[in-house]
Amino acid sequence: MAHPTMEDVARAAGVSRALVSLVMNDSTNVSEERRRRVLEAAAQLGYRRNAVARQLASRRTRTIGVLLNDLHNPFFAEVYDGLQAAAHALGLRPLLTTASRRSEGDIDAIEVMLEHRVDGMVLVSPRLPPAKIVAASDIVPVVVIGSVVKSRQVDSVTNDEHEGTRLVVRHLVDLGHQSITHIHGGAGAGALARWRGYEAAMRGNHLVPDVIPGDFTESAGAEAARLLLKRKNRPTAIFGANDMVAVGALDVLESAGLRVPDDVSLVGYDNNFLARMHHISLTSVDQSIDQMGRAAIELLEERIITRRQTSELRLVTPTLVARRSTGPASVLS
Amino acid sequence: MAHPTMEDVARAAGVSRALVSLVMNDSTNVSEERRRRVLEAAAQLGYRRNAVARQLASRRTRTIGVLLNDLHNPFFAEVYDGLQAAAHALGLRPLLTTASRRSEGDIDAIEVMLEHRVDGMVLVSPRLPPAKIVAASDIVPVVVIGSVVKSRQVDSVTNDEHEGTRLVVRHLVDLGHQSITHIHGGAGAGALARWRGYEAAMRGNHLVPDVIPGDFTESAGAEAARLLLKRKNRPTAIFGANDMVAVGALDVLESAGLRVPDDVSLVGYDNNFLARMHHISLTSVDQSIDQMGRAAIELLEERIITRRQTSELRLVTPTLVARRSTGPASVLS
DNA sequence: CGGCGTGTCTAGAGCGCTCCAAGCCCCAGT
DNA sequence: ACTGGGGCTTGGAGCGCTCTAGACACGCCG
Repeated sequence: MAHPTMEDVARAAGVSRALVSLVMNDSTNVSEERRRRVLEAAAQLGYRRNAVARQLASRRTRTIGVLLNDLHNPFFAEVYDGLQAAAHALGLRPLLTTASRRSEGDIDAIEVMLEHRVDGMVLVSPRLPPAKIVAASDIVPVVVIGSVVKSRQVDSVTNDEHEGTRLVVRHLVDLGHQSITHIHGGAGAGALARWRGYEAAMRGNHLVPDVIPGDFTESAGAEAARLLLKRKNRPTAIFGANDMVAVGALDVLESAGLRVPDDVSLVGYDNNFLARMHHISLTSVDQSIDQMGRAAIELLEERIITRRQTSELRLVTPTLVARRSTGPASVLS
Repeated sequence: MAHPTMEDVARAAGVSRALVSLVMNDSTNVSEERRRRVLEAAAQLGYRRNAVARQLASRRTRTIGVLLNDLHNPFFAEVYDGLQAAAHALGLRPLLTTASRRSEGDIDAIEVMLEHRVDGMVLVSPRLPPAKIVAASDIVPVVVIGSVVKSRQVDSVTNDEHEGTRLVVRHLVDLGHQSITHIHGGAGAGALARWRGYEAAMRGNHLVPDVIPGDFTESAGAEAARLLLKRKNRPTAIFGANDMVAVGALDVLESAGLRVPDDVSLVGYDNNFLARMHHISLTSVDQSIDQMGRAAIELLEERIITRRQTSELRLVTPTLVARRSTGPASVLS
């Protein structure tokens, strides 16, 4: 038999289908004797629960839709790890959907999740109009990681970007840097907050902000570095919107014969495993990413259970990890 | 209404539920007039198909279970990309499951997929006893990526490791290297084949193989490099079982003051984005990973449709990408 | 004028499970 | 002896859809 059903197990064990269901769900109100008989019959037949039927009948899928938009970015893999672990502990299963580059992809992905009747969704750095997110949250609890959506229906988990950028600027200033250029993260989630944080921190130190547009990719970082190289007055330090950007910049800077950190200091953000590699050894901001995943699941579960109607924002406090890509400001660059 | 059903749409449009189903599935046998009415009613009510119910009723899930065991390894992300794209084109959806470190995790993961009644499964570098894989293939078509399972029920997609390792050794020999050490990949998929290929290629060049145990991680590479540093006779070239291993080794070698490739040449395998980074610039073997994902889905779809009973092996031909981590052999090391 | 496609549409029987409501049995309480 | 609970078990009504048969109208053919 391709897939024996509860009916088959019930027949083999000489009990009713309902009893088999009780056994499969570890109900306490089943006599030891029957439980044994049912389990034996099930093992014998090679019975395996049908998750699809269970979901339909119980009107719950115990599934959390997770939207990631780029698996290649180690950031997402780490978030997923945290999510996965936390979800598993609660008996929930993540349903991963990855969007294609286009922003439309994200919308499709949300639609797919809703068709699968997920019990909740976690959107990681979504590139979506907030209205779409709020619309989704009418249907099912939604938690956003990496950016903040202003709606009482949507919870958010973010890194405390203000604090993170403050740490970066402080670190550089302490090393004697005065001209610090920020490579912006474009539409990437958190990019705006990092930019603002950077500006605030610079002004707080009576320094003039200098920003180059970009996005969260290595190539954007490389591009930005090329721009900087053309300038007559180069900054003594560069702060990339994330590690990918910083690494991209690093590449170009070194190719051009500049030494890091002797000629220019470089800071990233995320402290992903690239930054940690000895070869790159990038000073970066650690966001405790898996904590973010964990927090997201907690918020979700809470909403699923309590139907809370006010939004909550969890700020995860970052720390600066100083490595070999930063050093004292060079006298002239 | 939380989730309107076809019944609701049918009532609103004044037609039968069956007709709504036909419209939703783009049947051609529906008059324009009715189709319009149904679609309008659906839009009006905010109807959204229930994937769970569809799956149950149609006895197909159009879902492919994908088992990855480590999202952090960029290799898996790339495989997933290929899979995802190919699956999407065929109207299939990948259902990602990631196993925990323990090999048990992989078994659980297969069980979960089967409970979800996936139409097929793709196991990427599974760390599972072949018997388990064959058992799963009794139930649903299975394709394995990265290793070969000997069973007429299981198809495999692998990189042509023999060719890949041959290319590596050839490249190094051409550069004048005679002592080339291989850091083994342990239980990692393909590791064995790479080791064998390496041995064969070395002997083919009348050289003596030298192998250090390890696994597919950065830390294993670092460990192996530390071992090598302690030796009196160091090799002039090191060939890591994959890029992670090579990068781990690179780290340690450079920390120890050795220059790559001046003092020692280094080769990886996978050509993942680490290898491509300017900073690392690792000579590596490109496996056209996304092609592997694509091939896996093709094989799966074919089996699902034709119920083919013989196994097929797709070999993806690798190419060597020479970068700055390899150079002429140093006179003495 | 009856028969027969043809193109549309519908009724109804599942898919495999969950979740009541209700039944049965047995023992304690009066 | 009768009643009243538990504890255990069962029947049956869904969950929201698909899919097979067949109904129905319409026009065409011989």
